[in-house]
Amino acid sequence: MSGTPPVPRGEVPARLLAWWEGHRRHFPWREPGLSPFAVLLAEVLLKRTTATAAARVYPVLLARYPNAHALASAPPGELEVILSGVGLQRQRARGLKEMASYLCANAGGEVPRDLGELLRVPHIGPYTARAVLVFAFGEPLGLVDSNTVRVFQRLFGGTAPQGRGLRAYQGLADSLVPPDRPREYNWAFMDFAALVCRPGAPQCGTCPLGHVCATRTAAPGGSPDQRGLCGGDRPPHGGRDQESGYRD
DNA sequence: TTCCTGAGAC
DNA sequence: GTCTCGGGAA
Repeated sequence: MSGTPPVPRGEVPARLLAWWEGHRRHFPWREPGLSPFAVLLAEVLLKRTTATAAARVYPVLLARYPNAHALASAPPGELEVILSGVGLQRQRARGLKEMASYLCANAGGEVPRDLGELLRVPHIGPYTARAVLVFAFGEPLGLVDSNTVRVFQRLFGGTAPQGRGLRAYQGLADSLVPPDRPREYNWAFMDFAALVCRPGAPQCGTCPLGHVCATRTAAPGGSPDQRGLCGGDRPPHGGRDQESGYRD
């Protein structure tokens, strides 16, 4: 009896990527060869917005505003019309213009490849800045949002970071990213969180991480019974913080 | 009803 | 720290 068996984290990225080969979702902003600005445009558009809704307007947006200069000089009201129906029209239209104007005035209209610089751009926060670094420049960073936290808590159980904010999970998220495939891994993680390890009714029966999931293996008897064990809203039960090897 | 690739204002 | 933006989909 060696206490609680540690979750073999090393297997997680490989299993996720293998699963993703047959389950990946396709979106316009995942096409190869997009400019950093095109990536930034997608990330800002996707904030608090469903991917299917964003996919409806993204091609129109990108075709009309292929760079920061075009977006910054968009006629008043034009952006709102394009964004109507997606939600958050007013704030997002204003935010996109302010962002583009800042880039034109302070960065020559280019998207900075630097976390600190990106965080100075209006309406770019910790998530969007890292997403741009990952998807536009291939930096090996992990993306942390509420979905990341949910998956980590289910997957690692009591050995997951115990902090309250999203920042507590950044180090673990970064440590899981395969240095040679940051884009594919982060897309795989997002698709996994959206399709399998969902907020409600997680698909534990077909989960590619079932054998390494703390929530599932917490089942008595070790047999993966088909009750919705992962469906619990709370983490398995507090297992001492234990540091969990989390480093920044 | 909750949730969606969050971030700014307070 | 909390509140707000927002329409659409499950």
